[in-house]
Amino acid sequence: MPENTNRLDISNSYKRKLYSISDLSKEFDVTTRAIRFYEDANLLSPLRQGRNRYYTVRDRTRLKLILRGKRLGFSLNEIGEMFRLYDAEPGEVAQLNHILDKINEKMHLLERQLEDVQIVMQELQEFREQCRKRLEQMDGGA
Amino acid sequence: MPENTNRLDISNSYKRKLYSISDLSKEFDVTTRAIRFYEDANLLSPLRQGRNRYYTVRDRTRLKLILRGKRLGFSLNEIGEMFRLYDAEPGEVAQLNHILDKINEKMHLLERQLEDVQIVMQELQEFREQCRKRLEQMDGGA
DNA sequence: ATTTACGTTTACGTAAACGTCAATTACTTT
DNA sequence: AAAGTAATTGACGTTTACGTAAACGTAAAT
Repeated sequence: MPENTNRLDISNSYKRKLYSISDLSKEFDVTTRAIRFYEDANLLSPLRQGRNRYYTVRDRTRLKLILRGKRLGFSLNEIGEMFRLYDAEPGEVAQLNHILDKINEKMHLLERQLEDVQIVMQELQEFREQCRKRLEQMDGGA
Repeated sequence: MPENTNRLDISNSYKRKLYSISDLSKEFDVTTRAIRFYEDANLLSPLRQGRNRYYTVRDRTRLKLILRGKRLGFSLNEIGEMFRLYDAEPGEVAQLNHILDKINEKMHLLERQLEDVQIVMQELQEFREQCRKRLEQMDGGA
């Protein structure tokens, strides 16, 4: 009768899809070491079958968010803070207002970053134009 | 006859305006230690009167660029690379094309970053909306 | 049975970007 | 002259975000 005694049938549990650490490693081009490190930082919490880690769809999404956060220059700590905002069960009004404050704070940062990106992109475009004109001149001169 | 023997008259040399390290430190809210560190990294090269540093308008601009680069998550090395692009005397066509390649590379990075910023901002806006609705409900329920 | 592949833990190493002293030097203010 | 203020040069410390190697477990492939 006990056909699968006390053993998680990984392939069918939870939300159907589970990923190994190397699956994610390959998909997102990040080392397994980094992925484990994110777990140490409480950013991921994969399932365990024995000692092995199995990542849910949620973990995968989180990893994607982590990497996006990193591309934006956020520290793992800041990323963790944002996760906690999302995960918080906002029981009280005060708590909800706190979260709203935090959200606004992050959005101000992002607005500044948006400006910065646009400024630098414009500068680069102008510089690129100069280079191209320069090239044309040299073509003409030779 | 030698009224100012072998001494730079700092206040009138170069492009008229010179800044002390603490001037810049205060203006941009960055420590003097950091500013000196940027010099060690060859990102700044202030004038010297004896041991003291005096920063030109160009240095000030560079510092501004450094800080902007940092806000965008660029490393000091990457920032230095961009400076070298700007400063390079492009003698040859090959050199110019190389610079153009580098510019395009940076712009691709920034385009991706632009996407990332917009995605996260949209997510935050949605999250903010959820929070606000939640708040209204709680108001109504109480 | 033994490679091979993939995974694990533990632990020390490292590069980047400064922080934080400590010990001067130099000018200026009292 | 003494004290204060702002600058300097070391030099070691710290945090973050992993890299890297060692030593081992497990399961599939040969």
